[in-house]
Amino acid sequence: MPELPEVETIARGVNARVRGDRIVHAWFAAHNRLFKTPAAMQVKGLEGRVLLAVHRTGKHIVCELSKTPKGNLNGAADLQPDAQWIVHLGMTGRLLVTTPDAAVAAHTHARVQLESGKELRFVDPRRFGKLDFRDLGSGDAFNAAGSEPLLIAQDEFAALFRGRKLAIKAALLNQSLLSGVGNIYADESLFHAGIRPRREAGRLSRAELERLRAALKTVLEHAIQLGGSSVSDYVDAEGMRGFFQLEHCVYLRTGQPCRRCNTPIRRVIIAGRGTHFCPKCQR
DNA sequence: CATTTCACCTGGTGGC
DNA sequence: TGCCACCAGGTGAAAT
Repeated sequence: MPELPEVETIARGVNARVRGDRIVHAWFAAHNRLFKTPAAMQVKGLEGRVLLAVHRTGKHIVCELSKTPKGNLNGAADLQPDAQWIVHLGMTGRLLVTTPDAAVAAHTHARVQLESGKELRFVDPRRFGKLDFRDLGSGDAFNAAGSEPLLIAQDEFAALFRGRKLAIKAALLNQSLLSGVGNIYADESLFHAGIRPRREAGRLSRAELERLRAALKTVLEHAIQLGGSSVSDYVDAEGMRGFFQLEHCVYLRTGQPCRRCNTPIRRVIIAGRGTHFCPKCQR
């Protein structure tokens, strides 16, 4: 489910609620595929540490942790993290901040209890999500492979696609080029840039690449403002749905009239993913 | 190497 | 009501 705008929304919500709080207890379900780091090691690493900050990198939620001091939020702002807890939500993952007595949803795979009484819960029916723990004393900090689409400069953006024979839609989904773009925002940004998703990435003109980067940035920023897209089950850290699905021009609108020209939206498969476009507006 | 396909999961929907 | 095929915000391993 969650792409850059949804993950950003969740990370901001979690950060606002748990920053400065201390983890007193962590529990994980026994689904081995969820853990890049074994569950027992994550429990050991999380318990006792303070959540300094929670932020997004690509589609990952990164919780910065510190072993040391007690309380004092002002002090926490100056602290260097000594560990990270990294959450990837896969297709259906949720990261929720709840009260301890809130009913435990089906497919809850992690419960992290905080000193304040709040709980961080990871819920993921399809179990495509991933949980990772990094001790920064003995390993490297998390780093996304691809560039941030909101920050990348135009010349660097253009260079990502140079010489590539694959479809631009497939290239946008490749997380080692850009991190954070998924199926919704790839389709929506190609629509706003007026580019057919099957176009060969390396053959886009300079003007098209400029339109594409601008469209991607505008669409992602607008989606963040509206709290992300709730197509079926996405909700933020407080369980609230987003509103950007109301702005979708092509995604999941197969057969419906294009908002700009009324031509029916078409659906094809590219890179194994449903791909939606307007055959008239996109060339 | 670059690129494509498929398996990994559960749940919802629509047709018969 | 059931059964089945197909679809879904992702990604890595295996195949080409």
